[in-house]
Amino acid sequence: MLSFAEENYLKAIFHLSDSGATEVSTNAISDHMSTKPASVSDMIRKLDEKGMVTYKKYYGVNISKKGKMMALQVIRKHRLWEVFLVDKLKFNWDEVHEVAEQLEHIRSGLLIQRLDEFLDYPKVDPHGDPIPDENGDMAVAKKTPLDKVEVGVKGKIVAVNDEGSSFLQYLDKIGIYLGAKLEVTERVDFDGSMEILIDNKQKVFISREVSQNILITD
Amino acid sequence: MLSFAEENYLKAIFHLSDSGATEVSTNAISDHMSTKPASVSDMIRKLDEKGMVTYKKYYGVNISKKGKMMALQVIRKHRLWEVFLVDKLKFNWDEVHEVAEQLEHIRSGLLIQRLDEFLDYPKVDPHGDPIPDENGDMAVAKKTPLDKVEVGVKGKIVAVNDEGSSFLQYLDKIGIYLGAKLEVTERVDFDGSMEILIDNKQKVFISREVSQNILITD
DNA sequence: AAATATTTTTAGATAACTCTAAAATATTTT
DNA sequence: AAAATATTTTAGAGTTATCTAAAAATATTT
Repeated sequence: MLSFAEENYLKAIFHLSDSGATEVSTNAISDHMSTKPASVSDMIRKLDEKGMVTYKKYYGVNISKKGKMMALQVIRKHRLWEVFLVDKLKFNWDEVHEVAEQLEHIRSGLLIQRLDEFLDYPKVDPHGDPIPDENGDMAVAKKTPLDKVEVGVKGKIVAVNDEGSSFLQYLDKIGIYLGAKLEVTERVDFDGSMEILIDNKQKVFISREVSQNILITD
Repeated sequence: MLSFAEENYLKAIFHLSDSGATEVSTNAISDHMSTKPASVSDMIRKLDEKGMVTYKKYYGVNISKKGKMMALQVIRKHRLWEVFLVDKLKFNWDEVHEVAEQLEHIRSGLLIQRLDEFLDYPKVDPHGDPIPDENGDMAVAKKTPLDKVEVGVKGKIVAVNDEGSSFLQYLDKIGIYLGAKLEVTERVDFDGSMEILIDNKQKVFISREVSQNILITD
């Protein structure tokens, strides 16, 4: 059985391999988790011994099939709890992350099965991210980071890279929410900032840091 | 902030002081928690430093006001989650404990406030135990001598009048203990004796002398 | 290719929680 | 009251997860 810490490392490695190369570096993990590289080295040696990753010194880690499945189970729990918090307990979408980080480690097969049923088998969480099923399968929607699209492109916000509640609060404040329709009306090439029109009503100006973390579909 | 382990010790100490003397012994705690007495000594020294208990070496611990409040908050969470599991997720009453033991440690004021609201402010958990409010207050169930109740009444043994050890030894021998669930299955009016079912398992006959000294709550 | 910089690992420490074994203290029995 | 027994604490050690500082390996620059 995996400890909370091991589950968190595995989740981080999974996310990092998902959005980049298959090899994940020690520093990338330590950045993502706010731990020191030395701690990461220790942990990935242990995860390798448990067959969750394959680790070659100085070359980084690859998540194994087994490790991926474990990570997906944790992600499944995280996202189902987020749905519960928003749909049933009326949390705002920017208030759920911290609590879901705790709830995702509760161990009970029956609990998560019944929760899924209680929530009527949701397919996406409140940020628009897909919820893996018991086998780790999930609908993969093609999501484009907003900073990659041209002027004139129209789309719908389907997800945000979860950057913590201050980011989500900022989005909320400027009128950006999940499912909002948008159009890119201006783009400043040299700094990547852009102006977007939300729901054909409201224009907002956002930096590249923000647009990189907003994902749309066309 | 208290660790999970500290919360669990405090809960145990609270329960033990509730159902007995104010002084709680090291061995009683280690029994209740399935840890070794040596570990208990360590932990209660720490809880004393944090002002959660007062501890005198070789004499046992007394829970402080602060410690009692902390314990009651954990108990509140535990019992609210039990209600959630039974009422919303259709768990059986005997399946909830282990999961609630995990859920009770989730830290979020908002979560527990909203959960309480979602469950419509329940006053008791699925085992009939009262749920403390945010201030630690809970309805103290009235204690009824067993000889005063009718056939069919179900309850929980919360106390005994006669503290003599031979009486307690007798109760122990016939399978009666503090916290046992019971149901009165038969009553002989002329001599006041009765048959009771303990924990839905075991039937015992007791005289009026005995039933007068057993206190239950419904 | 050598020098420099960066990344990663190792070594040694610390903190929390647990254990076993031995010592100290309290209780019970004779 | 002394001896025997039981309880509790202390001492020392192991595990997990973290850290800092130093060493080793890899990557980059000149």
